[in-house]
Amino acid sequence: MTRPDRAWLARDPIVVAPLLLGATLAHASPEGRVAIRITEVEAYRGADDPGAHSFRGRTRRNATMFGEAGHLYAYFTYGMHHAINVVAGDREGFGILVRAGAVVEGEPLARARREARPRRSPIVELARGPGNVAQALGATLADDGADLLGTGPWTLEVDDVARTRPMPHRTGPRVGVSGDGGDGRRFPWRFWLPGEPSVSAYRAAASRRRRQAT
DNA sequence: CGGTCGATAGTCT
DNA sequence: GACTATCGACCGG
Repeated sequence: MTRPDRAWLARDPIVVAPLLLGATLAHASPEGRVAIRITEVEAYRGADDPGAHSFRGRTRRNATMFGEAGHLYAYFTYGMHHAINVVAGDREGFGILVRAGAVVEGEPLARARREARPRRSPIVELARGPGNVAQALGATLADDGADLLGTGPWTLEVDDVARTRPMPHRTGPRVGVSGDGGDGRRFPWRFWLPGEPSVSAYRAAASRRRRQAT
């Protein structure tokens, strides 16, 4: 495992995203260190991608996506969840959402973070789904903009073979994204490792009808 | 299984 | 004021 250089990340996310499968993403904090082996990602392509936060241009929230590759874009959504992207791409506004991972270090801390939040069912997978990935790693808005390739608390390491050849993986439509082509077409920009229990189940975007009732 | 729904607040029009 | 790159519970088959 070695840390990638910035140029390696500064390419089309459709190419880089599958190469991040199997990579190790880690965060060290005063509480301790947690690392995950990435098992599921999604590519987002800015102005070319109606499903991307950055599709309509730069705003306060998505500013990090318009900066240098190799930084962390962290955001807060649905009033309760954080999620993290690796800024990666040859153009502004491009990035890769980290949707799931297997906790390979700091499992007790990751579990403690999950248990700090009220729940009514046993925890099976600690980093299944983007909200849970952020929580396991302890990512918040304070981590937005953090450099993954520097000397700070965040590190990214890629397997030497996987640097050029992605691990055997599957491809499909992104979760919770409805925009895409607008013609019903869905971009197959979700990538995952088959047989991994941490990979989240596919869900279509929430329908609008639901909210109109009553 | 699959479909549906509530929680809950930041973001953007 | 509507929507959201979600999660987990619940309900029907």
